[in-house]
Amino acid sequence: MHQSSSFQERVWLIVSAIPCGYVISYGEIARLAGSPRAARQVAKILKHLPNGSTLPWHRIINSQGKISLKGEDLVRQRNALLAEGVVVTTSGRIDLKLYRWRQ
DNA sequence: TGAATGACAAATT
DNA sequence: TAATTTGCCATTC
Repeated sequence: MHQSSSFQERVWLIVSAIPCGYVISYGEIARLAGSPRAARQVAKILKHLPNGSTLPWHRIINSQGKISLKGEDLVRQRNALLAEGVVVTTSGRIDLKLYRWRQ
């Protein structure tokens, strides 16, 4: 699973494995996908998920424990997380000590 | 080929 | 805490 698949495919696979009620950072996904410093690329991939995708994109936040989206998009991601039991402040803050996913 | 692009990260102030 | 700065890199054009 590393020369045989594209970076994008590896990211999709990893994201699909994040359990309900937990979050993980862009950088961590990049690391698991084999490119430790491609966090920004992970963000771009999540932004362009194919229509109808069931990937839990809302479980990915930044290394500061905050939602990176703004405006209406931030509200959507926050609501999706709240629905899973993850406590998120109005500004998008999440307690990584409680909700960070560890393999 | 090469420059531009991001839902970033880490360090600094 | 928030705002800046600098570094990064797989894609896209």
